[in-house]
Amino acid sequence: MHYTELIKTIKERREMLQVTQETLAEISGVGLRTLKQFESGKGNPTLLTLQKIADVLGMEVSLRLKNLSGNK
Amino acid sequence: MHYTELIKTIKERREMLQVTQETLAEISGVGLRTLKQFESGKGNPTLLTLQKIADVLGMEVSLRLKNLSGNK
DNA sequence: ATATAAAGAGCCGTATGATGCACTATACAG
DNA sequence: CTGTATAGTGCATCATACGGCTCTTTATAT
Repeated sequence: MHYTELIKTIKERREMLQVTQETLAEISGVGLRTLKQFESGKGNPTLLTLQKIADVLGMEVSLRLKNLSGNK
Repeated sequence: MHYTELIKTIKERREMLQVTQETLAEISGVGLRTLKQFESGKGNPTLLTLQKIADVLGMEVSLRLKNLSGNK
């Protein structure tokens, strides 16, 4: 997943759960400023930050093999 | 995946491909020092760093739903 | 028009990630 | 033992992520 896709996934998931940035920031332990920056495509979050956000959204960061054959 | 699992995955993948840290650092564009720190479990890499490493190993960073039911 | 809620962005101090260099540790070959 | 390859670490510098505070923007409601 490219960076923009990751952001989109997080954002859509948050909105699907009807959680505001403010609430998500609180329950994830990530600063509101940091979350706002991330969702607006700015910056380069650390793995820890991404994990904290993903976690409370019921998601997790993972590594998977790229499908080299029928990928694109 | 927890942090240690991510590291383990990267490390095993690199060794499976018989690539040294030095080579991986060169082809991924990540500093050797940074890669060493990451694989030895130190620090908290940025998403960009993780993506660069995963990419040249034929892997990608992704977000997936946690299996809440039969997970643990 | 005013009020409220949510998101985005500027300013800015602090913490720390990224990196190079030099050194150490380990394993293995000779 | 020496030499080589690979991995890990201490130190120092620079860039930047984190986060609080404040202001703006946009949408919606009264």
